[in-house]
Amino acid sequence: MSSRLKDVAALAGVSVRTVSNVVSGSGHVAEATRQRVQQALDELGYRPNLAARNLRAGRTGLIGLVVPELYSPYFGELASLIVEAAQQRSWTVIIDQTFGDAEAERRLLDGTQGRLVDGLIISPWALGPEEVTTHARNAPVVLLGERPPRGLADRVAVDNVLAADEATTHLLEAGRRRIAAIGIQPHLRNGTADQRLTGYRTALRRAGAAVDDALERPVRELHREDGAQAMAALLDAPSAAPDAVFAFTDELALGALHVAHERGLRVPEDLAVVGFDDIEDGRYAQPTLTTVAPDKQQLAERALQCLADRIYSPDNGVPPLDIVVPHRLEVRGSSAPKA
Amino acid sequence: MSSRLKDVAALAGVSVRTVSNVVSGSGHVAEATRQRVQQALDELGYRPNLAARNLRAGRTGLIGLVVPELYSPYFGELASLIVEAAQQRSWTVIIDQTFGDAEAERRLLDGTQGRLVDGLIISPWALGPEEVTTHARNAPVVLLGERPPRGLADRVAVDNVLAADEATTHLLEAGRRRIAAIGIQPHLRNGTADQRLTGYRTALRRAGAAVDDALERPVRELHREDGAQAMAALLDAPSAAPDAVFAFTDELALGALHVAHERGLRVPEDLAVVGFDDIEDGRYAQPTLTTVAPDKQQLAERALQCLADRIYSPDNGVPPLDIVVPHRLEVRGSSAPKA
DNA sequence: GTGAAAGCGCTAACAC
DNA sequence: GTGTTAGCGCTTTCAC
Repeated sequence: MSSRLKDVAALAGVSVRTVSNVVSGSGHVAEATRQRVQQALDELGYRPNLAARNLRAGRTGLIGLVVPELYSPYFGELASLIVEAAQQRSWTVIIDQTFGDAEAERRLLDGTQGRLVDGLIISPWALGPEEVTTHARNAPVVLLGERPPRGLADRVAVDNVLAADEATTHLLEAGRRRIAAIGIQPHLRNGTADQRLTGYRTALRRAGAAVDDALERPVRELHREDGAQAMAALLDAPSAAPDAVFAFTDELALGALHVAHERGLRVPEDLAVVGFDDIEDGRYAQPTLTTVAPDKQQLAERALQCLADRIYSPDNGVPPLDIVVPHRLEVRGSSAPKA
Repeated sequence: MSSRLKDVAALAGVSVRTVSNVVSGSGHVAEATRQRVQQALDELGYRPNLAARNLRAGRTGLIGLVVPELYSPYFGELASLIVEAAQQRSWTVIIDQTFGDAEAERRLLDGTQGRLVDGLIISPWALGPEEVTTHARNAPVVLLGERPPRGLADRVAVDNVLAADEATTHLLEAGRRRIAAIGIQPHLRNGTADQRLTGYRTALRRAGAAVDDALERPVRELHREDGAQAMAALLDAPSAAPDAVFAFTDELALGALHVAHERGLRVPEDLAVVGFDDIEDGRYAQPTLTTVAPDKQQLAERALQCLADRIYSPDNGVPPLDIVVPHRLEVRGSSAPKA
């Protein structure tokens, strides 16, 4: 069916060694021989068997990208950037989804199913830093958006505490006083929501505003639907309604926006909204969504750079890196100052 | 560094054969031996080398998913479903992005870089069906959303002509007469836009409405920005403004919606909008977006089923399949009848 | 400049 | 029930 080096060699009347040289472009091959071999290669439509090459090389040129979900805009955009950056480095990306399942995260980290990838980029939800680094034994691992790890893995993320602080401060400066936070996730272990909550509270305290439990809302997941539910719950609560919302993801913010419209609230007049992630949808929402924009391009780029360093110099003794990627507050229509 | 079958065998005092049997669960192994081997496996943290296994097996358990872009909501959702469906079949997915580049599509199809995947699911933009099937030589290929191929590959898609016809008819029945079409793509070869245009015109003609060139707008890409530009162009044109828009993707529709708002048009009163794809954003847009909803779940499922059949029974002589996946018109706020 | 052959780690056919 | 070994297709050392 498919031809091997041996077949090409036979057809060209040379040894496999020579064919291999021609294919890889390495070694010295007489021009006449080269042409004859090339003709045989074309004639048979030779394609190298990568499994064989990988076995031989001890490397596969594959890296794993493990995300909770691929369908959400944030992870879709991130995955796209990572695949692109990987392609530039001649790596191919294998994608796995965990849906936040701890067992799945563990399994993919410790390579129970076998070693195939040269390295792993993982965005954990269910596993805390300790567990992540315990299980990461088989290949270099880079963490995306985790809490700083104590252990073995590099980590690339924005400064969530600072970013959340800035977002909240922006709302305070726009004259808002009852600022709700949507996106607390008691069941996740990766710490992102905790960090954003910390930043939010810090900003409130600094401004002398009260931290009100009733304004801090948990969500099950991070999608529009969850943001809508949380917003509805806020508006239905007996306490005074909020005049602003800081949502921990843009999707949550868009869900909140949706409910605000349904309830006849004007945004930003009655309710200001700030999100996090800077997904494309927010730029076209009605009104356009103010958001914390992580530099995703750099997130992807630095993650790959880390991985490359670990893969190509496995034992260079560099301690785990904790790389902070820049972000900026993208002020748009949803958070204009209170008239 | 990492241990091999041989190391485990040495530690357990058995042969590699026995260890292999224990690992794979096949063959008969005495319980006492099994336990001893298992202990050695755990002690060494043995992980099978998949490159070796793949070489031996002649299969990799990898399938390739080739999409133009991963960051757009439609392909993100689709990729997520395909990765999920693949996981259920114990396949792992390799993702490549072509950004609609013909050379990239060609290269990935014909496996120039080597054979690694057991099969390929591709959503081509730049390549027409002839070229696709010419280059698909190395592994079974399933086409997503292409024009019906004449050649070697299976194809899974919705009935684009019918769906576009229904969408347009829906607008006609809502009392609209000047219905614009946004999303023509003269530079793409996959035929999707052509089919939707055909359905759109068919519906207009059936209703006795005029087909007006000025209302058929080309776009460069299929994103919100392109929809916004096309909408702006429509509104700036000297001819009478449209009272409805059928956009060939939801992203285009959302861009059009955005511009409509900016220009002070009321949707749906002044302008009705219908999209295509049923991406999540549309359900939370303001107003919610009417759209043609392809059954993406089934799209993914059937594509994988096709691939499985071809991979496991390569020579069963079944001619290329052309599978039509159902869709439905999801009527929401953006296309309410003209008062 | 080219050929012969070892060996990457695994599975399974063949022995016993 | 377990050991021995050939061989998957490739790269590369060693020889000429």
